[in-house]
Amino acid sequence: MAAVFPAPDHDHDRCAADALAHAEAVCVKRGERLTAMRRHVLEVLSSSHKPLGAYEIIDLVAARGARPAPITIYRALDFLTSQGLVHRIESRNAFLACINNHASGAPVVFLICEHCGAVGEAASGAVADSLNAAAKSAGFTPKSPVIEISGVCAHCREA
Amino acid sequence: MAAVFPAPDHDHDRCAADALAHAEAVCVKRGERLTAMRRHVLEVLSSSHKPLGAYEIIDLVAARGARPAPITIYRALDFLTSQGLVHRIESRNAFLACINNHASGAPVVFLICEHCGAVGEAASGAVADSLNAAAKSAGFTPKSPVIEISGVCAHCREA
DNA sequence: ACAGCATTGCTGCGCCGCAACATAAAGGTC
DNA sequence: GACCTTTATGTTGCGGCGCAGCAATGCTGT
Repeated sequence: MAAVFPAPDHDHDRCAADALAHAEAVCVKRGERLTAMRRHVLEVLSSSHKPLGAYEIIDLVAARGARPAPITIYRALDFLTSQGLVHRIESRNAFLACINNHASGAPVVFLICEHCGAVGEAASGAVADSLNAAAKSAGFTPKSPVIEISGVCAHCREA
Repeated sequence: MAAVFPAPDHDHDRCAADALAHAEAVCVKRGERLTAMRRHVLEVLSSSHKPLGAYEIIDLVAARGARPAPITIYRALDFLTSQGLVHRIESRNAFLACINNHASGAPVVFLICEHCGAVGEAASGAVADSLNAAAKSAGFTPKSPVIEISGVCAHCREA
């Protein structure tokens, strides 16, 4: 599995550029429109490896021009999440740009550092298999698993 | 593992009585106080196998007497969750009485039926193992895993 | 009885999330 | 280009969620 916990001092701008390029390609392929507002929201999220609340996003988008209403941000977020470009962190009421090109549909494990707030994405076939087995033995037909784990990341553990 | 998806027509009062007895025993053993307010909240939650929002709980508690303020309910919920008697369903902003006597600390998998709203609790050592392995390979020290799966329960699937 | 602690009540507030409607922009058709 | 359809954005408004800060009350042990 690919564990993604980027170093605290890496180049965020580079991340954002990569994420935007990827988003562009995805939207072109699917015939979806990556509008200015959607791009702004994705840029803001990609420039941070911490999950951002909708109202934090509003503030950051407002720093570059007009202040969008909450609903505008939520609609952009709905689009981005539906395209798999952004994840929602349920336990934080916050959103996070998806960095991995993990296979769509595969369950993602979010590793949330309680100290620095960074969130890593992990994907594990073993987790998926054990979850499906557990659900099946309960007669349950699973759709979308949400897995969020609080803890301490490697960088903070050293400090 | 013990999958718990009670039949839709089972005896809720019985569940509630069992849950209350268990809570009483737990609190006596730990020297904690199961006050009237905390008991009321737990009764309300135990009488439903669907997760309830804080404001739904307020309404249900108010039906038996004075209407508590939101903060009062949240404090009771904080207590009950800290004692492992109630779980919080992050993806729903709602709370659920814990039915299983599952080992404290063990990760619980919530199976949330999109059709009837019922929530089953499952506990699986395999899931725990695979999650710990995934976290460890990312250099992550896990604390409290949150696992919530949407889908369709066995009862609704038949219908 | 008294001091110390836990619990509850009260006031107030900020964030989250979206419905309903109106407006503007992009794309397709003739 | 003129027109229409579809999609996205702006505006207004509202309700639920969650808790801080302080005051009052109740319980516990000596």
